Amino acid sequence: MNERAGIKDVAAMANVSIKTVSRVINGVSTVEPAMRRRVEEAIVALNYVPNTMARSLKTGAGNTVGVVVDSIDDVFFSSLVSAIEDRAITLGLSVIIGSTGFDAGREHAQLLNLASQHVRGVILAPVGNDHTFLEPYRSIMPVVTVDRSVPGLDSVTVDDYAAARDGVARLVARGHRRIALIGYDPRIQTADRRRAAYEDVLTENGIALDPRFVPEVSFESAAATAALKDVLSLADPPTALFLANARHATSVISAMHHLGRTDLAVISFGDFALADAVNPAVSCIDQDPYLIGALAFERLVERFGDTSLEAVDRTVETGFVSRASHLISAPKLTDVLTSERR
Amino acid sequence: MNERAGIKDVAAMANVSIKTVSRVINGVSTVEPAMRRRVEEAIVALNYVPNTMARSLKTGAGNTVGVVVDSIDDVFFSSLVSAIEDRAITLGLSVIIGSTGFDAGREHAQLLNLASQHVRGVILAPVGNDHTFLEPYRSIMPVVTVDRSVPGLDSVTVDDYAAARDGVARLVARGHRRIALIGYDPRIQTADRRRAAYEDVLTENGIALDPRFVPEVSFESAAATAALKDVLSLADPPTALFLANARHATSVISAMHHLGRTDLAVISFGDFALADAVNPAVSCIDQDPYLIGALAFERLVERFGDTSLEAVDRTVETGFVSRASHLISAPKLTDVLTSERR
DNA sequence: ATGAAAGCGCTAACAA
DNA sequence: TTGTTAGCGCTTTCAT
Repeated sequence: MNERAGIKDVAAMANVSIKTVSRVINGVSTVEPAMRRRVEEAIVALNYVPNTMARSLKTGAGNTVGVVVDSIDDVFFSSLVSAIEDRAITLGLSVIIGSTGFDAGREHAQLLNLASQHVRGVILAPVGNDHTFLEPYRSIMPVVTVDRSVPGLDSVTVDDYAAARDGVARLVARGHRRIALIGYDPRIQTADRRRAAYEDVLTENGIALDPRFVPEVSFESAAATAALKDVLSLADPPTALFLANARHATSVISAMHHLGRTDLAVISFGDFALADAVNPAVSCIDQDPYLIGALAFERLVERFGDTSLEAVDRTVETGFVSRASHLISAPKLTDVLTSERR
Repeated sequence: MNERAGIKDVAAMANVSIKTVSRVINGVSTVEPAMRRRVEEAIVALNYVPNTMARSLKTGAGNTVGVVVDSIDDVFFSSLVSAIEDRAITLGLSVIIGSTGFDAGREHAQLLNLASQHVRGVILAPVGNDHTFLEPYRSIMPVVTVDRSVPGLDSVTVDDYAAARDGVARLVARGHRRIALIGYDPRIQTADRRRAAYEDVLTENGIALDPRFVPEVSFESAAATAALKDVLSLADPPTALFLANARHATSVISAMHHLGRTDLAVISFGDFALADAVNPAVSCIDQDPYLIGALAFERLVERFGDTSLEAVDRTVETGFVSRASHLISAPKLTDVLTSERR
């Protein structure tokens, strides 16, 4: 019982041709019940499992989809992947995952690997900015991007610019003029869009941009906390924080807690667990990663049917989860004077 | 440019035999530099990508591993999967993920699917309690379990019983006698072990067990908060909470926050983001899912080499992250009387 | 150092 | 309704 049984072992045992076995395992109805039973018994007796690879080789159609994201260990993406897997299984598709670690080279390698696996399609959170190498595979391995977009490819994103504008504007409305943007990573497209929104809102409100308020931050959580401390130790520190993504938000919130800084207004781009249970409760721009994943998968499946569709950029609505942290007003000049006078 | 180029297209273009192409793409050194160059040029020109499935079909060895967990959207497992993927990529292996949703039937289906994909091996967080169906595939598709164990299979787990004992004992040491266990799910092996530890510690301390303090909870977060509310509305409510897993812990902590219950002692089995930033900061039994994943993968790879190894159960150390929540003492009888007298 | 031919497990014509 | 044959893209003898 050491070698795996193949279709011909089953055929031999059941005394039928391999084609009949093939019919049985593929649920073709035109098989005599008696034969079908013999085959089924042999399958059980031999622990036969069809070889998907051989099947795909013959039919040309793989039965896997690939998902490539920054990191699987990220609440945003794990939820997104979850949505994809839930749906894939209903279609009998397997999900191959790969992470980029924000490395364009690794992204490229992952994509090539998926191509070599003959995946039916891939859902990708792109990092690199040159995806022309995908061109030749387009018709054979459709790609829909999530969270970020690539010209010519389908995408499912949120309106980062609009949502970030809204968030920053709320801070400005509370009188804040020194607002820091924590979590800016130039490698990520969304970061640029959120930054642009931040800068535009400030400028429109006659607030001078201060590059020290937009520290560049890599993906490790330590980087965000370091950036926070730098910014807070400035001579003119910010009175409000716009957190550019949920991944960094938790570490920043944690650091603020330890610093005892409950006086800073905060808005996070992306909701996260316990945002409602810290003090003050963190107001968030809410994106729905599960929905994004679901829509991306849906689109991918559409492409299976028709490979020559126009690329469409789908935008998912964001919400604003109003809690307490964005309601903190900027200290008024009079307050400052008053407190100094005492 | 619509059909994918195959090895023979490359061979034709380079004017060599397909075997030579095969040698080039497999890095066999005995190829004339001139030929090699011709082949490489053709590969680029044709956007040739080797077909892994055809290769695996021939060689018999797949190049994927499977990972099956409760849910990908769970901090514990997403971290674990992350570790596996990080290592798999260094060996040129792809990772296929599947979730069980705590459903033994779905687990079985996932495993069979992986068998049909000819994965090299699988890492599994088992849900069902009958895994005998894996027997025939053992030699061909080794399985190492994580978090939970199955007799006869390798496993990487923590000592749930010991760690939970330690946690509950800390609560008892603070004078608590009414301790609830929130997050008990009879379908999960670890839950039973943690419950046993909880019951043993209580019994050893002469504390009567109260089944109402151990509500059964399904995996949705709403279930945990409902259980919490039930327990707190008892005539003799608990003064301390032992949270059986990190997944439920965040929702329970969140609910406690909204209830304003900062008076309850709490220990969570499993650390989680912002545990240090809520009030009181939550003390946790810390397991290292990334390490568990890494060790499981390591073991799986050992099995690739020697399929007939003895099954070994590897235990990973847990730590205790001492924060504030477990230090809360049980209200003393005198305190109660005093407050009543006022 | 290179190539021709066989065959991995399966499905898709085509026959019977 | 059932069986025979060819061949998917690749690697692997075995020649050359």
